[in-house]
Amino acid sequence: MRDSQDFDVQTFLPYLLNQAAEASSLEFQKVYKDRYGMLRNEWRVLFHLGIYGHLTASDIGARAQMHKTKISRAVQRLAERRYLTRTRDTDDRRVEHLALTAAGRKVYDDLRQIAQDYDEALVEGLPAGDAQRLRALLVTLAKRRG
Amino acid sequence: MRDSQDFDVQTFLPYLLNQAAEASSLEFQKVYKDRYGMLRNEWRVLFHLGIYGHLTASDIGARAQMHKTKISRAVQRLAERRYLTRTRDTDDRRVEHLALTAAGRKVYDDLRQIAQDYDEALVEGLPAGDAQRLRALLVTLAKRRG
DNA sequence: ATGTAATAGTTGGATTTGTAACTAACAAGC
DNA sequence: GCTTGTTAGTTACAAATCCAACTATTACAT
Repeated sequence: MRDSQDFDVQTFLPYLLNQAAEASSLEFQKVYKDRYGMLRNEWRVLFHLGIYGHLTASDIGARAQMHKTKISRAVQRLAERRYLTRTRDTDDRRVEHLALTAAGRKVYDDLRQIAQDYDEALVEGLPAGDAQRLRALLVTLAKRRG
Repeated sequence: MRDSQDFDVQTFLPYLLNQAAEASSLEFQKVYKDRYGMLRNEWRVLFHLGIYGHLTASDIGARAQMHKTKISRAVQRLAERRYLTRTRDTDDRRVEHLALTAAGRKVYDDLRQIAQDYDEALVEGLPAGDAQRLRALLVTLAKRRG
């Protein structure tokens, strides 16, 4: 057995990633929560629609790696607030096309601006030039199917 | 307003960190969950005790950035399984000293071994030499109080 | 010593999430 | 046409989490 002294939970990647993710999410979470009463899954859906235009729930699930129940509930709440519209596909009536309303787009624009600024602020806290490398590594880790 | 084309949620650090954290936690979660019926907060407490010896709930909270209610409940469940003992401090009777039992240490040793192997496997999936840089960046991000 | 504040940890209730089962619609083979 | 399987999305119930209030104990000031 390897020497247990080699191991510190503080350097264990899944742990460290969670700590970093949680800490770096707090400030942004505060905005979408306090300002719009939104949950994490809701801003994710909102952003996907804001960026990619109209999508189905399945599209979002594939892109965001979100389970369909999360999406279903997020979509429900966003629809209640009139941030998005749901339109049945005429060819395949199981499918629903989602799109932001004007109100939804306003919220998205506001939050996107804040996210952009916040991302910049996070990057500024890192050694110069490391951000792109970091993003590439995170993408690699996120892709891993475990 | 900045060009909205500059922004993609897939590169937004809090989002990317969450994706990486979630993906990289899955495999390890499967082990502590399936093999020992443990929850995330429970292995965290277990590991802190395994690594740092006996601690109080507050110590763990400070080190792991965990809220005291999470710790309280994790400690309860670990105590029920006889993985740890709780001992009242004689000087300050609010304080409880936590320590692993022999059974708890066995579980910890098993999981620690798996965590070590898994961490190595994760690192092997990254470009050579990038792991230490990544850990340093994650520590920086985790320290950020936001 | 006594009132006030701080700290360690627990508990209760509402909110959120996870898991599995479900409905509805389409597809493909026979 | 029918059966079987697949896919889109929803719902129900259990489990986990969050937040605020709570008990118990200690600390500190007057």
